[in-house]
Amino acid sequence: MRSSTFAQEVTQWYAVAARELPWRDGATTPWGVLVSEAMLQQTPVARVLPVWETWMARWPTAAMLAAQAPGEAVRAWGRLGYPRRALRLHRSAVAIVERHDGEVPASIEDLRALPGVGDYTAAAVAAFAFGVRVPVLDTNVRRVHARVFDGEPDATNGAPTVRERAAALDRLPLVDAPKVSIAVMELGALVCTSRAPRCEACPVAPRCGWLAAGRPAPTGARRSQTYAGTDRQARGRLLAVLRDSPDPVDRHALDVVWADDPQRARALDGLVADGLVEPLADGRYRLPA
DNA sequence: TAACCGTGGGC
DNA sequence: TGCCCAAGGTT
Repeated sequence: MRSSTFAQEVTQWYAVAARELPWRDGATTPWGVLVSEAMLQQTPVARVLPVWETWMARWPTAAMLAAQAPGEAVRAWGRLGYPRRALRLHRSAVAIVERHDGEVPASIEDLRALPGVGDYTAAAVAAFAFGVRVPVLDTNVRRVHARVFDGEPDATNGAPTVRERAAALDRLPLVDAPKVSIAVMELGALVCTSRAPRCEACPVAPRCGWLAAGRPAPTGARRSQTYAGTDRQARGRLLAVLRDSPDPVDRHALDVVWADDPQRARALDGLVADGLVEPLADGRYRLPA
């Protein structure tokens, strides 16, 4: 019989091992938490940090961002990647002003209705900004649970199942649940990593099913992620030209950054369709006004 | 459901 | 060096 629980052990570890991140500072507003979660989607903390600081200094409230052109959000997003997130965050700011009086909503349902806010982000904002007891199932938390409790190398592919969600909820204490979620997330980010986990530094190693099983390797095929020469890379190149120019640019400025004509045209059309680029009547292009 | 959507750092 | 992957969301 153990004298402490999984949640307690991870929380105690967190107290001494956690990184100091500005959006975890108790003074951060719900808006600041939402901005951090949007930026952290598929993007490492180290790259988010400076952009988040700049962003929050410029737009400390949703209303201030909503008053700007969406292109300004795309420009400030810089090289974080997946720039549609910047557009969606701007649209969320507009929705927050229009539907919620400028205040980030606290309910999962209202959060989930914001553009760019899925199950994870809604749960994260509800938990970290408002203290709601809800499972926060990001890739880190799912991996930790899969290893410790199921003895598996990683969580299953695809969205969390109902039973996975229920199990995660069961493992949350009745008080201070968000603290446990952030601690487990941090454990997954710093110790129980996807590659080269540091089990010797893990506070729950003695109870870990995966470690007990001899750390079996994942079996399934991983996703391929070739990037060079893809439409994605082309889109990135084109958008970078617009981001870096204070004024609209002509076709030639875009032509020179991507040689393949049909692919460049396809990428540009896609950017326009996504609302990331605006064609002007004079044949030039700019970020959306 | 699986494909698509950026970018850069670590091993 | 190339591959892996990092607090996902949308269609």
